[in-house]
Amino acid sequence: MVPSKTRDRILAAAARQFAHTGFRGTSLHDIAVEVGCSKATLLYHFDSKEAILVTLMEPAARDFVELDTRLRQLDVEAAREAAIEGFVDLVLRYRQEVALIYDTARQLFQQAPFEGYWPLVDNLTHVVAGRSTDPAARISAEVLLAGIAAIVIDRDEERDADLRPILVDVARRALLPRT
Amino acid sequence: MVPSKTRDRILAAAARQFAHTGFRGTSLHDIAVEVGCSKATLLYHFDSKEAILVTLMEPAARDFVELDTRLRQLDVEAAREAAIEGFVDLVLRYRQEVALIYDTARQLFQQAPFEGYWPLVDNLTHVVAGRSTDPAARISAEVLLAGIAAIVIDRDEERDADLRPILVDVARRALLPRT
DNA sequence: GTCTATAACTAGATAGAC
DNA sequence: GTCTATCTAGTTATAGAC
Repeated sequence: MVPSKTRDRILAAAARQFAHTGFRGTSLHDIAVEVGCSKATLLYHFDSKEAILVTLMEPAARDFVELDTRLRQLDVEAAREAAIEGFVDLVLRYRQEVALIYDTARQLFQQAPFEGYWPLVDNLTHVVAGRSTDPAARISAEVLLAGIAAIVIDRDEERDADLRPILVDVARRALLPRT
Repeated sequence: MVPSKTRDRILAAAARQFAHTGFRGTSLHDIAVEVGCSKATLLYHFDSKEAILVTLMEPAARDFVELDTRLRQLDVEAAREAAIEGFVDLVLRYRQEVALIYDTARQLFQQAPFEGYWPLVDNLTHVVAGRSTDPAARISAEVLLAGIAAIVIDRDEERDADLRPILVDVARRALLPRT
């Protein structure tokens, strides 16, 4: 762990490119070009491409462990509040690292032959936000749509009939004005 | 567009593997092995790897366009209701196709050297669900966390101070029992 | 610490026999 | 329609000079 200027520039370039293009989609060549060195230099500072990934994830991982430790010492409602705010703070602080985990959607969908579908995604989000011009309504709609899509994939063994009412419900609760 | 048994089996294998391992993470070799044919046979039925992707996305794309057309003819509240239910139905019907777009999280995070963090993710979700045993509470929490993470990445130009209160708010609205 | 050169491998795609 | 063999280009990683 000897501090090194080149080492830090490698980490910064890798974090940016992994977040933007994904781990698999980024080559050592790409990183070397941004840093302005050779691929061999990358592999002098790090044992492998994966070692770069692990190193740049370390600070985020440390903070995540710390949040987890804190939550385990609180009771139900205090923990829920701390978890909501702690999670939001965490993903805001480590955007690139989180992007590395949740990438792809933009990658694949924003380029040929699928770029033509963005207006439809945009309109769907607009409609779910109640065609409101309030940024908060728009962002809430984005959160719900992205979250629903992510969870349907994650729970790929779950029956549609079980998931459907729960998903429709959480969207309604989050989006509709309280009565 | 000549119907072909081999062609259909290629599409099914590709859909399954693209959803599971991602487009970049799946090779023509992998698909050929599952189908039980050679790479050359894949490329007899489709012009390229990308052509396979485009073809298997077609039905989902058609239904998405249809939903969009329907939404444009409804007024604000009817459209919002139709959008919520229509989107849920769409992602449930085309899980593999949606997984192809929203992959990665599992891929990277569920294997070395990061598999050790799943208990933390699990606990965070459990806490956000108010430590409830109700599946609906759990799923709602998953939707919110995944959605928040996705949107923070998407809106990478937005200032933290602008996003934070909106994200905390939508999570609270969706998760806390109504008063 | 950084480089050039290259090894060792894998990818998508093509040629041509059957 | 399917195959084997091959091409070309890109990948991570290593060797050894400076």
